[in-house]
Amino acid sequence: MKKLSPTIRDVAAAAGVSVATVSKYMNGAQRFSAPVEARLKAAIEELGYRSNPLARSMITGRSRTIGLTILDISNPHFTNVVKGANRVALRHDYTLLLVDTDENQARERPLIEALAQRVDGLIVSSRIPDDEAQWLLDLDKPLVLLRRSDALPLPSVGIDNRLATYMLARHLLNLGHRHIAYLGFGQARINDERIRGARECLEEAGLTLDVYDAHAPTAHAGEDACSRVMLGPRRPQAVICYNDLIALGFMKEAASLGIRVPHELSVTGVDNVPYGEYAAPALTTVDIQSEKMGELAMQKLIDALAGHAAAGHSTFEPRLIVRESTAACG
Amino acid sequence: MKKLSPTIRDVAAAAGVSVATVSKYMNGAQRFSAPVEARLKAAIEELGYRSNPLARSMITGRSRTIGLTILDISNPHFTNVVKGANRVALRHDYTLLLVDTDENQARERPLIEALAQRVDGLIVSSRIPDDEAQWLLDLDKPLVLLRRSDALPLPSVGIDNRLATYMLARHLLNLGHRHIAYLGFGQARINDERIRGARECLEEAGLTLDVYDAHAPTAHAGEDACSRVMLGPRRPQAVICYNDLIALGFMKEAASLGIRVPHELSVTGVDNVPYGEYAAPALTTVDIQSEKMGELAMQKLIDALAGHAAAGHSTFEPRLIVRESTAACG
DNA sequence: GTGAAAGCGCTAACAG
DNA sequence: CTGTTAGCGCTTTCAC
Repeated sequence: MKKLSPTIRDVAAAAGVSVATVSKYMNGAQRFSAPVEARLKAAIEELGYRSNPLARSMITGRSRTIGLTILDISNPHFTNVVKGANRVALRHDYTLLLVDTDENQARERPLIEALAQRVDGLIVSSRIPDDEAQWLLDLDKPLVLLRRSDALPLPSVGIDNRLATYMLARHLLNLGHRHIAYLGFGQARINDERIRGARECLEEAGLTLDVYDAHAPTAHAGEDACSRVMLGPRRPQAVICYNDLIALGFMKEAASLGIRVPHELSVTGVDNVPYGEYAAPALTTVDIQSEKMGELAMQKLIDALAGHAAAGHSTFEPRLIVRESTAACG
Repeated sequence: MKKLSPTIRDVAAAAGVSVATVSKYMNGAQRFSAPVEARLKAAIEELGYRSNPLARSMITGRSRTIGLTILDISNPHFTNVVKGANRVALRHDYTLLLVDTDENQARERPLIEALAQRVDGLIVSSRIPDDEAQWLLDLDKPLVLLRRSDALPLPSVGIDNRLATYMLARHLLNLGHRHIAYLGFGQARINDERIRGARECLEEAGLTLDVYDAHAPTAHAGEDACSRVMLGPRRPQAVICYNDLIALGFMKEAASLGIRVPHELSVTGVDNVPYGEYAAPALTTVDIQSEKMGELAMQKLIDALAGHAAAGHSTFEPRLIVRESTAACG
């Protein structure tokens, strides 16, 4: 029993044709005479031949593989992005090469550069500042960014972050809250946009926004930040968190501190992760259509790969999801 | 401004050496005379040369890529597996090729077969029955299974599912519950083991287990199943769910039905997903160390790739996490 | 329709 | 240490 898989030459020999013919047959490149086609089919079946995608890629320069770099697969937002991107990729017969940079900035560049060499195109979510991102363009691969970037001439998809937090702030104002805090995540580029949205809304009402920072975009960081925010000198009536994970942690810790949500404190997040719905109380948030973002990013990339003109930026509309973690100011 | 990336030949020419020398230099295969090394370094820097991993792989037969197939990246259990596997892969300079089969059985085989051709080895989580899995062995690639399989001579990692639900049942018995139901997911192979564990424990106490089935391993399915279980003729005092997601959905729906958890009903899951902690009430569950499973699976595969004898099956010990969704029977 | 030949970019002996 | 020489498995002109 032999081990090594059969090559195109084995098939050619078995079928009594040339390798060129086998190649064309495998690629459905043209039509064949009945007898040749029959022998080809038989030989391939017989040998269990499967063409070597590596050899093929080396020549064609295409691997039917797309790279996706994200910051942390544990974050349900990214999980959904991956889910969406993967679905579209599969549909078009592409395979996803996933790289999780683990929120580690130093790692990003080498990882992405290495990845770029093995794929036909990339979808990138990173914390790289626009002005340090020149090398991204030098990758010479079709690229789609998972955030808006005016500085980089790259197609991208994202949401209107300003509007997202504006909506949240408006919702809280409508509920009668006047003292509203924002618990952000400064490392994220979009943090500023989110601050701005909330602040603008409050300023229109003649109010100001107290800004705090969590040290990670995680539930754990939200827990850690809670006492600092709630037991400090400027205890807010409502808190807008950078994302749902932080909000979830914050709510849990608030409960531990004996603060009742939403009666004594309203809490909101952003992302609409699947588990906000099962939290205690269910989390009011803004849906940013993570899965759709992944789908669209992949679709754009595949379009670009197919030679269609690269699209510009696409923005998804945020949608407020009111649940039980916000209530009238009492 | 030229586009095509420089090849090893360009570097050789620029440095005035042979391609073999460049190749060896790139692979750090040996030492070089100072002048040659200097020229090499300069030429590479100058041209921005990066070796083509495809061409290299074709010869060496190694791609430093590992395939991981999972059923659904949205399930936090798998998310953690991916996280763990990715971490170990990165540490060893491997890249993860992720395939999410979307709980679609028909898709699995072609996807895995295609994946197998592009990677050095695979970690597989699938619903393929052991007796239909012969083709997995024919892949001729190092493989690690994410579940125990006595029928397949493959290394694997998993947990003691029997013990997991046994522990849960014991915990509920200790709390005084006598009428305990199991809400499973029949499609999963390990479902039977989980039923058995709970059943054995109850039988030792002279009790029987009522078994129900959710139609998916998701929170939504848990919600759907709730009324069927709780408003049927045999209303249980406690429910052991196949996994945390189902449990989370079940709890939420129970609340909607006016059933207070844990006072009127104890609910448990399995997996210890990150958000069970933030649910209402916090979910009692069994930790199965998903991330560690991913790490170990990857470690085993990398060891196998490095020529070390393939290990057999490794079992993680489940650990009961008591939170607030279980309480003394009242 | 079919085949011969020339590589893709790189590595792997083997000489020197 | 460095270079020569064969290819890896496949696609791609370009004749026939």
